[in-house]
Amino acid sequence: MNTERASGAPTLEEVARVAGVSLATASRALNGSSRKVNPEYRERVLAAARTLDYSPNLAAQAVAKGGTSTVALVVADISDPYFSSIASGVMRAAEERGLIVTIGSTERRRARETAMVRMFRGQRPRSIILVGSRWAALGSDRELGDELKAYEKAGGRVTMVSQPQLPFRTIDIRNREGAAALAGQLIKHGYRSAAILTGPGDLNTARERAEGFAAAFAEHGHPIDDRWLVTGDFTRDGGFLAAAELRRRGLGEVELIFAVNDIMAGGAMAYLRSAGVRLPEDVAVAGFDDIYSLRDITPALTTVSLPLELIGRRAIECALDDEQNGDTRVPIYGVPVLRESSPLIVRA
Amino acid sequence: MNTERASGAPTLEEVARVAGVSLATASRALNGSSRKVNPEYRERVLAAARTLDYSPNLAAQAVAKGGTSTVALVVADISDPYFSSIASGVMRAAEERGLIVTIGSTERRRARETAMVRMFRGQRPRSIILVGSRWAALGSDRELGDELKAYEKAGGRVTMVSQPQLPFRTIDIRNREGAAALAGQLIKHGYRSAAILTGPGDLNTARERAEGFAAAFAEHGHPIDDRWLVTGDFTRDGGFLAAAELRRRGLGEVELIFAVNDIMAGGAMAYLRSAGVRLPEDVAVAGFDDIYSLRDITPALTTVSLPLELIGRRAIECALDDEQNGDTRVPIYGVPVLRESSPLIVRA
DNA sequence: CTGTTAGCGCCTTCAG
DNA sequence: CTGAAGGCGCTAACAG
Repeated sequence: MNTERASGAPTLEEVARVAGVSLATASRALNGSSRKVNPEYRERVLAAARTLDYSPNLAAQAVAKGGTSTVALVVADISDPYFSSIASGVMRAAEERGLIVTIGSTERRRARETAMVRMFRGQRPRSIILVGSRWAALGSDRELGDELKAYEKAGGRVTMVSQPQLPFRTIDIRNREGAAALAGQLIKHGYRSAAILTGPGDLNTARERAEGFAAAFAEHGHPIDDRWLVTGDFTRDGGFLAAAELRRRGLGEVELIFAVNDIMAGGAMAYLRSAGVRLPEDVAVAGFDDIYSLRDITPALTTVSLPLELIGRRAIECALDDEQNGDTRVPIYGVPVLRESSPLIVRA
Repeated sequence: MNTERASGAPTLEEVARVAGVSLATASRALNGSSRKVNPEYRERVLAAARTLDYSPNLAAQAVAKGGTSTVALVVADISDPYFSSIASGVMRAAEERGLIVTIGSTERRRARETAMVRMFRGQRPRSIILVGSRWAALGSDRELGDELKAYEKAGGRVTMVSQPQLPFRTIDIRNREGAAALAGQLIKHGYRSAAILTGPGDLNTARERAEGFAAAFAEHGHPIDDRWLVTGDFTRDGGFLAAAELRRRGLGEVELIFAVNDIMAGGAMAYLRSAGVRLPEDVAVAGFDDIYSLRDITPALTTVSLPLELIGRRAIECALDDEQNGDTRVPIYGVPVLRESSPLIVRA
């Protein structure tokens, strides 16, 4: 007759007992789809649940019904505003659907990505969403792809936000087009010579943006010499150092510096300023992403605006709502936004 | 003799069958603590698991052993760098211990906080970590407290990062002391009159910072008139608008503007600049938090530096490692960092 | 509608 | 060291 439990949460069975009904009835009253249970009983069950502070064991439910309402999200670095904004979108959309989101951050290390997927697979999430640039090296995605395929074979849905290199639904951020569009605008504003601060060569996002930008300049008759192409980390400090290297190479003729993301642009601006370069008088600067918390740097940064939150929403929509085949591509186009960091050039 | 499954992941039983051993043996080989199983069998099981792409069902494990290795994290807004930095610390520390982190964002709405805890309770996480300012209104924490108490009674561990208002372990960010220390430094630098841009009056973090700052100025003989105390949202736009309001009140005599967080300070600076106010020549500015992505705004922002990532680590350490009673307080002190936005004042 | 009875996938005594 | 059996908390047919 001992109703107490040394520890551990109260179970449905206890609730049923206290309410004086069967386990099944309690279950139906608490979760089972809509009104199919006597109002009186229902009330008694609810009351019992309340006094016992009952909370349904989601894990048990998952086992019983053979499925969860969880979504796993894998990002490269949650403290980076780019990823946290996307994560925000994912979480909002998920919550609207009553889904729980579990997040993992790979710290930008390739191996962790696969390991993380493996671990998350055990959760049997409805969907695994992977956001972050792919790497160029052929076959480097092999392991990850296998893991993901296994997950899909078991009924899971994979969604990626990156380059469509793997055979899964992917939110395809058109970096090349965005960078080209930005370059086009800049050229219209009078720019003829530009330098590019790019990320690690095997990081596709960095490469695509750099190439798209360079191609557009070349097409308009202003090819960018390799000398003006500097590589650095995809981070703030990477931008800082790359700017330093660029200056070392001499940036006398450079009218504009395009950093492949806003954070790098910010770092570059910090370096330039510290080196006595006036912005934007001596040289213009542009970035990519349109990160919200960088909106107030001075001069206001010209960039390619990406609907980060929306991308997050799309990711879960894409993963859940459709009957799309596993190879859907949802393109996302960025919009160039010219601000004070790249003033109109008036030539004599 | 059908080994296929229409869908759904392979189970331990299938692995066992393929390996030609019992369920128990397979279980032990795959998870059971250390070597207690014949190497040959173990190999066979591992091989079977591999060819089947087996992934242990965490939910089932949780039900069977009556516990999970999950940690739930509730933040006010994951896209805010303040929270995402703390989240980053939590996740790093969690991963080191093989824990899975599930995150929820309340969108800064009080009611969602309680709802979220209720939902997370069902996951039976080892710990629930709540990060975000408490509200002042007496009894407003009642519901949340009840929910949390119920969770604790069932064996869970609650950790808060906020004001120690509730009877749970809490990482106590000493806002008052931090703001006072900043004020002290500023006074040493020659500042005598300051204005404060604060957040909603019932948001304790905002209130504590404003009060700590004001108190320090008053103690040094430079009380801050209510006229120089402007309230706004705890966001970038809040800072922008508050700065506008402040200017409307006339900021002729104000030497320094203290915004209760960096984001607001950034917004304020944007407004001031747009209004033709020179920074820091016409007025100095200071913030609080030392947000990384704001490090490159101009002029470099004076602020109180908080070890955000570390706070995240502490939170999970505090929640997991100790035998502390449920009422531990871990104080965290911020360090004032004076930068270009608040130059030394030399008086005639 | 309600209660009874099987499982869900896995762990864990408990004999062998 | 191995296998059989019971149980974790809950849901889902199935009969009443």
